[in-house]
This record gives sequence, structure tokens and C-alpha cells, in this order.
Amino acid sequence: MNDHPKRPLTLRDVSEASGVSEMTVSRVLRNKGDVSAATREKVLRSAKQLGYVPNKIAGALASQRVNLVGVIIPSMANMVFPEVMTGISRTLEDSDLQPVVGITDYLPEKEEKVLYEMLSWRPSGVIIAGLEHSDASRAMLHAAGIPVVEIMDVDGQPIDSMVGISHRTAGRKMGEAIVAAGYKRIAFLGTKMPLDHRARKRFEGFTQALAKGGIEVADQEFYSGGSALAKGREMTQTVLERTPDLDFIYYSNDMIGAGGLLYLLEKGIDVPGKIGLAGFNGVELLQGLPMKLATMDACRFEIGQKAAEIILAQSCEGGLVASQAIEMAPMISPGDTLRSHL
Amino acid sequence: MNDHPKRPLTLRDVSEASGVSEMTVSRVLRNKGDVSAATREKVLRSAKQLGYVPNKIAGALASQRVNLVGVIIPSMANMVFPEVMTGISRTLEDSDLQPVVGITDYLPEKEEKVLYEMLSWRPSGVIIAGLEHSDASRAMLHAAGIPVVEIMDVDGQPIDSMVGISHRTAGRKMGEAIVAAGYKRIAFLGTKMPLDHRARKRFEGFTQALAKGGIEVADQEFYSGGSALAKGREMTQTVLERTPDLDFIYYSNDMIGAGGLLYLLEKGIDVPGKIGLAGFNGVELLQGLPMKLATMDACRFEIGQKAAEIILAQSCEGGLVASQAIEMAPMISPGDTLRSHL
DNA sequence: ATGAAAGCGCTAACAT
DNA sequence: ATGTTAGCGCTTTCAT
Repeated sequence: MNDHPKRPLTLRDVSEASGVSEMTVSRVLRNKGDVSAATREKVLRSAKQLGYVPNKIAGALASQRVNLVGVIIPSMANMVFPEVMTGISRTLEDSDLQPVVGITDYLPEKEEKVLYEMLSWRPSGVIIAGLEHSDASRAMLHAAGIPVVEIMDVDGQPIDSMVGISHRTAGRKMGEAIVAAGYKRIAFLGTKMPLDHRARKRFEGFTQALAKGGIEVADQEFYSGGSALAKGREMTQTVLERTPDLDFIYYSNDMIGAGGLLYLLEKGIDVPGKIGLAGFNGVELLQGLPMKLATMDACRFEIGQKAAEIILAQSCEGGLVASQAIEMAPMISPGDTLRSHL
Repeated sequence: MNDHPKRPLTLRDVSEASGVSEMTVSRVLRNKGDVSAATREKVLRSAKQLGYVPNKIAGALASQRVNLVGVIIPSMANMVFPEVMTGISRTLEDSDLQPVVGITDYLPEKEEKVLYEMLSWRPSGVIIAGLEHSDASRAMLHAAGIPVVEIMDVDGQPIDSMVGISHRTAGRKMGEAIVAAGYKRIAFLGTKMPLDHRARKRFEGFTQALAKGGIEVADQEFYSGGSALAKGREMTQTVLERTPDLDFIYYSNDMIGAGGLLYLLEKGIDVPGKIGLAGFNGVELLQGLPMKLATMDACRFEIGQKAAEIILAQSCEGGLVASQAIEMAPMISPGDTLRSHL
């Protein structure tokens, strides 16, 4: 049956049921202030029996405190942000703060809208992916007067605090490792990058490292949408047909790298003898592949953790805690697809 | 710099800046009631210039309306719930309702806690995974007096509405297809099931179908945690060493199935000639595998969509719209790993 | 088309 | 240890 009849219960209902003032009931339910054990018992019993659930809307308005942390990220569909979320949740778990997620789909306009919605709930802090935001978004974040942590990236100017890795450095380091290993004919496969600033920065650092070794990217290919694993296959096939003498492919994420790896193994191509491969992110999925893809850990869990810690510190100590800019140092894990020397 | 100084702006600030009453400002910002074009202009300009973001806390308290829909699911780490979320988001997108997610990690106590938190925000509706909940959770959902849609599963009694598939039927159908294809020595690999009711129901339907064909499960193995792809590999190896004459393995999800498939292909074992395989869910990832795993689509997107539609209908039309019980019919996709006859 | 008053359900601050 | 009062920032309702 579809019956949603009863008026939601209020403090007053509990107050009447237990014969105690609303104020005392409120105190019991929040473990605030002194209440005698007897009264506490009585109140708790009444509340539970009635099935009372406090109204946080009213509580928040009265106390001017909302125990929510807005987390604004581009997507949940890949392996990267779920792990950031895990870091955030774990850290917030034993505080009274709660993460609330908004998704932008890598669209600045949507980011703006999601941010607006989020801020209209007056959260205690905001964790937001990336350093690139519209002017309006930056203005809102400034005006909100709450701690803001921009995560994932440190190549740029933060609004308040930031925690992440330098994607330019990440791309450069991988480029250097590839050059040092003696690869010469190197391709780059990735997402279409106009809106993925971090992938773009990795690409920039990468080409820069190659340039230092006197090497230019031999081929490149970009995709958007679809199954990343399948796209990795397709694109690998495409570039190899177009540029058969490639000896290395750098993928902008592990999923397409895994697709490429499966494709090459299936074709019986010697990896990393004939062709070396590397991805980015260090996703758990790679553990199950026939061969371990070279990758670079993006410190996703730690980033989430650190960001949450900053929010926590600032929302407790008030204005006493300074903003922070934390750069993590991602490590290359060579796996089995990047030979270490000639 | 870490400066969070300014008091958040209020309607009053906009009112003063534009020389119009708070009431009129409110009307402009909500497109409600008649306001002259001139006034509207003036107000909008002031609001934008100040960077005013409305306070939904106050608005919700005053209007007794919260445009939030609570979505309570066990996990985001697998491929199943993100797609349900997509279905929900897409449907809610052009309404004024917004999904807010809570994660239970398959733990009843956590579900209870998350639900309590959620309901304390007085959402317009709740979408919650599964039909099994603690007494307290059921009581809260009843008392909330809002539309509730239980999703994923229809094997049980809903609190209000439900949308899903019958996992018992799903398991049975797959069992029947496997028996019909002439497989005899059949193993089941999956998660430890005490808390995953849907996996358990599939297993029950499955064994029942085998029994009808006079077959008993030849071996079984369960896991928890870790990389599903890697676990799929390990478990496949384990059961094959223990029971070498297996000719079919039914996996409780596609990820471990994919791991098993990769393992077998690597070993050069003939799939589906020597061993057939099937998974469950119909995840996109399978598109990128060397061979298409047999699976069964769980209608995840559609379930999310339908659930959101029900909430939408009920929160608009009030009590006029009846509860619904909707059963989707999942289809087997045989892929390349389940031969269709002897 | 605009404004004034009342109050949503709670909590801070001040009694007692 | 418990109660009373006065809002929190909006929207509803009723004037004008």
C-alpha cells in the first residue's frame, strides 16, 4: 500500500511522551549538557518507541552548523574517484562530518551548478577536484567563507588549500623512464583532453621529457566515451596499423592500457621486448591481468585522506589553522611491460 | 591564505542592495508569483553581484519541502551501482529532485545508521537497495511517511514500492541454460554470501535448476575483498586443481568471471569446448576481453530509471499514485563462453 | 505587483 | 539539572 500519512514527529512529541521539556530532550539526543541518568533513560525510551528521527534542517538552521562536506568530482565511472572517496570517508568516519558527493562529468557549467546547489546547503567545507574552475565557481568558493581543498593536482594556484600530485611531473618522469629504457618510437593514447586538465598536463610533461631525449611522439590517438578496455584495444590496433614501427605506447589511464596489453598479448606480440607499455593510476584491476602493466600510482587514497584531514582541522580549530599545499610524490611501478634498460 | 571571514549573505542583503522587500527578492529567486520585469532585473543583478547563494536550510524549513532523494546502496566499488545511479540521475535531471547517496558496505548496522542520517534531512523519497533490512530500518522507512522504492530484487515483500529482477529466477535460468547445453560437472564461484542476499538467491535458483537436471554443484569457492579480477583467477585455479574434471564454472559476478576467463585462456584451455563459463551483470568491461563472457544483464540502468520515476510520480501527485512492484526480465547473453548445444 | 506578519523545528544563551 | 526565551533565514498566508 502507498500510505504516507503521519506528520513527521517533532521534539515536542518526544517531550510530551516523556514529560520533559523540549530543551532537555534536545540535550539528551545530542549528548550535550548535563542530564540526569534517569531523565536520559526516559527520553531515550520515548524517542525510540515513537521512532523519532531528529530534523537536521531545523537543527542546522538554529545552530548555524551543518556537518556536511561537499565533495565535487568529475565522475564515479572510472577507478580513480571511488578510491579518493574511500580516503575521504575513512577519515571523516570518526568525526561528525559527512561527505556529500556531486558529479560534474568534466563539464565546467555542471560544476558551477553542482557547486551552487552544494553551497546552498551551507556545508562545513568543500573538497573539489582540480584547480581549473570558472570565475563564477571561484567567486562562490571564496564567498562561501568555508575551508576549500582542491585535490588531485598541484600544478596551479589554489583557492585555499590543495592536495595532489604534479601531473606535469608525473608525465615527465614516465617519459624519462621510457627514454632511459631506450625506447625510441613512442606513441601516446588517451582521452580527448580539452576538459581533462590533468591528462593534458601529463601529456605536456611527457612530450617535454621526450624532447629532452631528442624524441618526438611518433603517433597519438584520443577517444571519448565507451568501454575504456575496448577503446584501449581499438586504439592500439589503429596506431599500430598506422605506425607499425612503434616500440612503446604510453596510455593516459590504466584501463585503456589494460585493453592494449590484452590486445598485444592476444596477437602474440612480445611485450615488453617488441613493444613496451605504460599506463597511469595504479588501479587494482591490473593485479588480475596476465602481465603487470607499468603504471604510476596517483596516490588517490592518500589524497582523499589528506584533504579530509585539512577540512577536519580547519572546521574544528576555526581560522587558526592555515591553508596547506601538499604535493604527493607518485612512484613508477615498472611492472612487466617496461624494460629497465636496453 | 586561509581567510573565511565574511558572514554568509542573506536575502536581507539582497533586499537592501536592490531596495526591494525580502519577500519580493524571494519571489524573484524562485520564479514564483508575479514580479514586474523591472524589479526582477534589479534583484537578479544585485543577487549576482553580491554572489548570493540562497540558504536551502532555511528554505526547506520554511516550506517543509526538501528536494532530495536518498539513495542507499551497498557499494560504489563494483560496476553495478554506478550504473543504477546513472539511471537515477538521468531521470531526476530534469526534475527539481536531487539524488544523495549513502553507502552501507553490505552491513545492516551501517545501513541503519546511514538511513537515520538520511531521513534526518527529511528527503522527498528514498531509494534503497535490497528487500532485507533490520526491523529498525523498516520502522524508520515506514514512519518517514515518504515514498520508498526498494531496488535490485523482487524476491520478497516490499515496504512500499519495488523495482528489480528476481535473482532466484536469474540463477535458475542460467542453470537451465547450462544444463541444456549439456554441461555436467559444474562449479559455482562467488562472494561469501551471508550478507549478499541477491548473490545467495541466484545461487539458490541455480542449484535448484541443476537439481532438476539431476546435477549437483561439483565444487564451489567463495571470496571476500581484494581485486575481483585477481580473485577470479585464483579461485579458478584452485577449483580446477581440486576438481580437474569440471566442464563449467558459474561466477556470481562478471569481474571474477573475467579473471577466470583470462586465466583459462592463458593456460591454453579450450573455452567453451573444454570448459564453459558464465558471469552475471552484463558489465561494459566485458566488451574489451579477448572473448565475450556469457552473462545476464541485471537491468541496472533501467532499475535506477524506473525507481526514480516512481519517486517522481509519488512526490508530485502526492498520495494519489499507488505503490508499484515492477519485475524486470533479465536476458541471458551467451557470448562466446557458453555453447548453445552439445 | 508588492509588503507585513507569523512560524517552520530546532538550539544558543540565559535563567532558575 | 532543567526550563524559558528568542531567534536561525527563509516561505506561507494574508493584506494592500
